[in-house]
Amino acid sequence: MKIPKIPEATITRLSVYSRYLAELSKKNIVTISSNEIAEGVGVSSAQVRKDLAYFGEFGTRGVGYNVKDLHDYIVKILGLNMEWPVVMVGAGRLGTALSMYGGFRQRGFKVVGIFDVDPNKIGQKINDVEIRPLEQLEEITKAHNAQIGIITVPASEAQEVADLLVESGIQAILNFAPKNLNVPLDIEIRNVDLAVNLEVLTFNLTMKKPSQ
Amino acid sequence: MKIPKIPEATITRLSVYSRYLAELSKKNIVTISSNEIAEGVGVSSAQVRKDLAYFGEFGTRGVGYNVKDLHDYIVKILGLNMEWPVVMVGAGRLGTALSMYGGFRQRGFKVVGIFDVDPNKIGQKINDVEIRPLEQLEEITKAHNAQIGIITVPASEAQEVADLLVESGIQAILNFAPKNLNVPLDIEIRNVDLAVNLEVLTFNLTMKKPSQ
DNA sequence: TAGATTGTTAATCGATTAACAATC
DNA sequence: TAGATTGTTAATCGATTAACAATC
Repeated sequence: MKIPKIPEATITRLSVYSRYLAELSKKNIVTISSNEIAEGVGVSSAQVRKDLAYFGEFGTRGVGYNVKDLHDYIVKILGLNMEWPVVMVGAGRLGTALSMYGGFRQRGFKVVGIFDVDPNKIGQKINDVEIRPLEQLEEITKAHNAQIGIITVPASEAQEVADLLVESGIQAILNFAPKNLNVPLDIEIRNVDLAVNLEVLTFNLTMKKPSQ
Repeated sequence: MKIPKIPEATITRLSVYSRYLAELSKKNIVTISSNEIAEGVGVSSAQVRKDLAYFGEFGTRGVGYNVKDLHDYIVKILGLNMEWPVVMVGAGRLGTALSMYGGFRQRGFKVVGIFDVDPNKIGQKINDVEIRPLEQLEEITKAHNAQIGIITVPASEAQEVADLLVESGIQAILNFAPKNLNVPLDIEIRNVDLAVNLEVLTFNLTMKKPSQ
């Protein structure tokens, strides 16, 4: 790959652009300028052009971008032109909600296995997917060739689960447990810390108040 | 406020530090160095010291930081030394899961109102909080003096809900709908885009493969 | 005192923005 | 052709890292 070094922020924006373009495509809009994309997603037009320039030339000078073509390019760049099997560990409230979350399926993610330690949950189904004991994690992961695992167990169990996922052959982890996890260098990991997001808000609210 | 300009990344890390310090405090660890904090949360020790330096001098040279004191300082900086009433709009799976999420309550966030348009849901309770129609949003928001609203409705409804939250007097919004929302400049908004996080993973997985 | 670790400055690195030539 | 908008370079801005004097 001759692609230089792509900022992670660029990737997250590409994901946002593609969603926006899908929306426009549904409205049968054919052409769009970087400036219109920028306004639609809340960034600058230079940013849009810069982000796209990492991957090639997708527009026509004087005209703009073809909505459908650009969408397809970005989808391909992100690797979303295929279905991604995902295993979910933790069938609590969050795991259940995420397993059923339409936003994942829409974008090509399919939960192929849900795992929990609670014997009462095992055997129940979420969206036609059976909740299984952790002992079957490796078997199911390999059977479906899943490369992505999602952790929604309590923080105290998260490291152990991460280890199991790695052992099972998972390549990338999305971690919702509020805990820093240690994984081998070749495993991708991203943390979604729900409380942290609220705390950035409270910080800003606290700062804004002249009192305190 | 004479505080210069604090990077948002610093705030998110402070939140992570505070959680880690709470953990250490529970284990009765009294003192810790910037290097140990760094290892515990996965950043550099210079980063830890720099982040803290924005707000004062909390350590002792040659010794380190007092775990409990530093925790209390950070909690205060983030504005978490009080309870924050929160209103939740959208009582679907995600809204329900988040309303019950222990991680929010642990950090001082309390859901004081849950709202939905579905007449079948109205009157039901989630954790003792009744699901109410949107018409009561302003009333409940003002009654509890809630400054924070969480949006978990579908993308198509999110802008309308954001407008209602702003009208109701909300100052900060945590948006889980995959949509860019327009709000007045004085309203804080943060987007948590669940699919985007998975897509950063698929991009990296796709890049790593020599094939494709 | 000797050893350790902070607080802070300066250097580096990386990402965003502005500007404009290229070109449809 | 004239007008519009891309692709790209250079300038700016901001955040991270390295290094070390201060000091417990």
